[in-house]
Amino acid sequence: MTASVPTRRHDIADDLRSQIMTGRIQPGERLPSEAGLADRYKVSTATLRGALAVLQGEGLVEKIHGKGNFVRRPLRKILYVGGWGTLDPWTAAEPALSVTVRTATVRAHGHLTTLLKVPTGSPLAEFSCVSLEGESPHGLARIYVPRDLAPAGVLDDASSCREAVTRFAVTGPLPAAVQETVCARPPTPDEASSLRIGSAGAVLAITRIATDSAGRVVEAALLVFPGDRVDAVFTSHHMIDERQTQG
Amino acid sequence: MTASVPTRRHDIADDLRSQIMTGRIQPGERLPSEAGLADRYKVSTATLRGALAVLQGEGLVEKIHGKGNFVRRPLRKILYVGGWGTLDPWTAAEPALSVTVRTATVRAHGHLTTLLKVPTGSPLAEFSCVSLEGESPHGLARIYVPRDLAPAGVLDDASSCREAVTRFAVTGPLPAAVQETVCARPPTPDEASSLRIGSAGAVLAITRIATDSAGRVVEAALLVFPGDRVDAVFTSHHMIDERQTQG
DNA sequence: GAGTGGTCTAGACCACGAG
DNA sequence: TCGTGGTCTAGACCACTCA
Repeated sequence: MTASVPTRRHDIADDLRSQIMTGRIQPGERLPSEAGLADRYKVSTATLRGALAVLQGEGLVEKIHGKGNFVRRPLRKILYVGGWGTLDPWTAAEPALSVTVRTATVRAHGHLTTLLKVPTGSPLAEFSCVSLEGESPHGLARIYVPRDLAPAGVLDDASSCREAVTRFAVTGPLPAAVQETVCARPPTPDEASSLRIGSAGAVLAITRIATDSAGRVVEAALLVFPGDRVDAVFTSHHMIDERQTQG
Repeated sequence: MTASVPTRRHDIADDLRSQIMTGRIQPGERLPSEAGLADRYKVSTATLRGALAVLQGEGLVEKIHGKGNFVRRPLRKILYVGGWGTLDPWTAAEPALSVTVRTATVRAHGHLTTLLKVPTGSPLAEFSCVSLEGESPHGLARIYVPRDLAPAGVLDDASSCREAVTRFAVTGPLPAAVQETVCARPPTPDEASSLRIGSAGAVLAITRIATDSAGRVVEAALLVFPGDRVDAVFTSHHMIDERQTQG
């Protein structure tokens, strides 16, 4: 029931995967050329490329045009912790993390007006952020804050938000509620190149809406992570009394 | 910057996409056969299949082996609501939903022992579930419950769990806490065929662990949804007092 | 059995990267 | 220039669906 028909490309993918997993091919190492592998496995190049596509989707192999196929360094899974909206403490404390943040003021339009519940044209502070761990990017963020809800000083002095943004945490004052909508989808071409993943593979996209106790939206964040590097974890505690609401 | 080199398959994908978007090809309708399209566009079948793979990744086209390529009906986004672990009320109440549940008793092994915090070999009730909306599948679930924590009657009379499982809700008594870990990844070959999505595209996979007030794991669920049909939403409310925990 | 998609072959030619 | 991956061709054969 669980077993599928084994195909040649999956056989080859399995073989290469085990060689990678057991360390017979080291992280960072280049695989033999596609032509060479096709020859070794006695398949056409198209089939062999199918096998590599499987491994690429799993995040085990990175293809670089003109150079070769490389075993990716073992990816420490990064955790995005829901609720507070932050990366896990280990990752957030990582010294090798670097972030580039671009700050701008934009006018609300389209989807943003819905997310932030503001009229079209409202001024918003926008933070665009790429997070890198050494060479490899592991997250994109676009964070929007209504200007009239944030002390101007905070936004103008972007450094005070920088720390929060670095961790992908909610900016500004503590919100009363955070709603996070998660979806899995293929990356846009932009995202694929920014995150250096193939157009195969998937991204974990999180839309985060933070509201204060008055119900005003104090922040909207659009976060994009490579699916093979980041998990998101959400924990909820139930009061026993809440059981009544089930009826 | 944003534009890529146009390839033949993208040209064709763009053309077909516009025909779908403008309604010239209706939802549910079958596209001409791949051979026919390849002939019309003057490309090889492999190239044409590349074009269809793009559209399939976008969720516009559904391939059915032996029947053809079909334009998908505009997909009502389904919501998985975190915390309680359930589909949204609208979807859950949908009469067109049908579910097949298979019940079995298995012994804990490998990953399951970690998830459920039980020793290897412990008896578990397993519910395997495929959820369909009309013809198209929109969810897979494998739910495990330790047999010694559940009244035998409940499990033997599977119908009492059926309603919960249909909504992907947590089975059995109300747990004290639910932890849901979300990841985006390519489907396994099994999942791709069960959900009728290509091996391209992405799935939203949720691992849900429910624990009771004593910290015992009362349920582990492995849920898989097609990325283009399901979003997961998580809402957290913060007591202002919790601010202290930020330190 | 006819028609469909799924896998695969054995090439060709192009685009990129490095010497 | 050479070796690499990227795209594409024009087929072959198999597996599935349906009449």
